[in-house]
Amino acid sequence: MQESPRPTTVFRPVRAGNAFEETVERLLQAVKLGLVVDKLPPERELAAQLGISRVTLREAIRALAEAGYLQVRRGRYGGAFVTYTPPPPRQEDLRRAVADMGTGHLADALTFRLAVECGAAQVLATAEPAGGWRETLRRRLAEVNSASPEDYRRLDTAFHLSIAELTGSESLAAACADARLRVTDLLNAIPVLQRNIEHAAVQHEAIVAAILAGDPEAARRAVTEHLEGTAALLRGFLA
Amino acid sequence: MQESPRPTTVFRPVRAGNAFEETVERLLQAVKLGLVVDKLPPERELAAQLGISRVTLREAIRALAEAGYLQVRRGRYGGAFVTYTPPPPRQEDLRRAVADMGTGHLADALTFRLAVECGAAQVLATAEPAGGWRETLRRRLAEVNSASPEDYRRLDTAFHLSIAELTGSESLAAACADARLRVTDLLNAIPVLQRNIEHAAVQHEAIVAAILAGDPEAARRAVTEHLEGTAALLRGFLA
DNA sequence: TCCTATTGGGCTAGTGTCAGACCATTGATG
DNA sequence: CATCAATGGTCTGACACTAGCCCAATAGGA
Repeated sequence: MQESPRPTTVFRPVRAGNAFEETVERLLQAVKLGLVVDKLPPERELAAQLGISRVTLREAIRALAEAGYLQVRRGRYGGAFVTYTPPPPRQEDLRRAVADMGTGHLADALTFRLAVECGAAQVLATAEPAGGWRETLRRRLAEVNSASPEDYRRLDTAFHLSIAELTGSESLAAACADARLRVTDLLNAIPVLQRNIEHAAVQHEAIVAAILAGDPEAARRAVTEHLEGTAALLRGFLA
Repeated sequence: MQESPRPTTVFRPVRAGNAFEETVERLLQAVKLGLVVDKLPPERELAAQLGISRVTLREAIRALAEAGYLQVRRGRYGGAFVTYTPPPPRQEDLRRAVADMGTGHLADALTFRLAVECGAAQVLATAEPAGGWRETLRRRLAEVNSASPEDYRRLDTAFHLSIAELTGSESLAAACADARLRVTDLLNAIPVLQRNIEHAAVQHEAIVAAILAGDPEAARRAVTEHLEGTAALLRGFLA
């Protein structure tokens, strides 16, 4: 914090792991969040976008293929095809996921998510209506609301991320994607109940309404309520 | 965003640069934000905290020493001593800093900062009063208010970062530190006027009052107002 | 049926990074 | 004045990562 007790924030680790590990993490993010549904971009192109060498990317892809997330096919119209489907929710998975991340990190993840998603909603609520983002937001909302059960998580994720992306701030979008990923395994482990979906739908409507109305206060409140609900649900399944 | 237009957020670069560059950036953060005032921790210890090898750390330190930010002394009680003092504000620097980062990144930085700092304030406003964070917050506020002109920026930074750190979320603290760093050069380039200090003091009081009152709405509003003021000040000097 | 564009598969040489050991310097202390 | 503990300075061998190149497979079209 200050001089004597060493500043922990600025002296935190520079890199989260080696390039291979970070790449695996990122691809897993894309796959698990449902941001890539058919196949990954060609290796050369993807490696360039990720700022890593093709060798490292290929190692990561191979790891994910062995883990069953991808299936690689050669030749023209080939590529790394997504074979992942979210596993059926089991309490067992939830406990294991929580144990894996540690309670401290769980609290960190939930807090971080609350902060950045509220921030994003607030920012978007005060944004100029230019660029057609209002239509995009409405469309995403409609998509979640009409989602089939197996697509629900994916479209819910897309909806939440859209709010951050539509602010136009890449950093903010990245932060939200990060925050979401950290709780994905947990969310996937709890069942998608019709009652919860309906409840969430109401809250999603409230969020969009507040943003479109240009009311940052209401947007903040709506997002907080929604995320607190999710967090409570999680805690409930853990208790 | 979805399938056809490639998802840009998840496929952003895995690493911001090589270990050397990232380390320089981090140390510069510590120095410029005034989080380290006397000297850096011993190389071995710091390298371990940053998760890099001593060789890489030493290269970064040497670069900063050559750039005039540090002075390295050998022997017992030696170390890398901070020799940096914020440069006197010049409009020239401001324009150059803005040109260096590009207008898109400037907007991104300001948006990101607004989002994460509002989020942090909101979170802290709803936190349990345990752990004595309320006293720390009050102390930081008092320190800014009684700061000498040359210490003002440093203590202002410390105050803002405290809000995030006191939430207990490391990720959130890191995000705020990051956001702050991205605008530091800009802030350092504009003069510290007595009128602005007084204005900021009132807003700081409002922020702390709202947080201590447990009112997330008011906290959000106060932080927004404060940061928008800063942003407007920046734009004013750029016009 | 063959060609060709597109894509994954694999190799090599060069550079970045690491862990650990050992050396050099310095200021306090007995 | 000698010693010693803490600190920066340097070296080495190993591994990670990169850029660039060429090969192999595949599906569509001439």
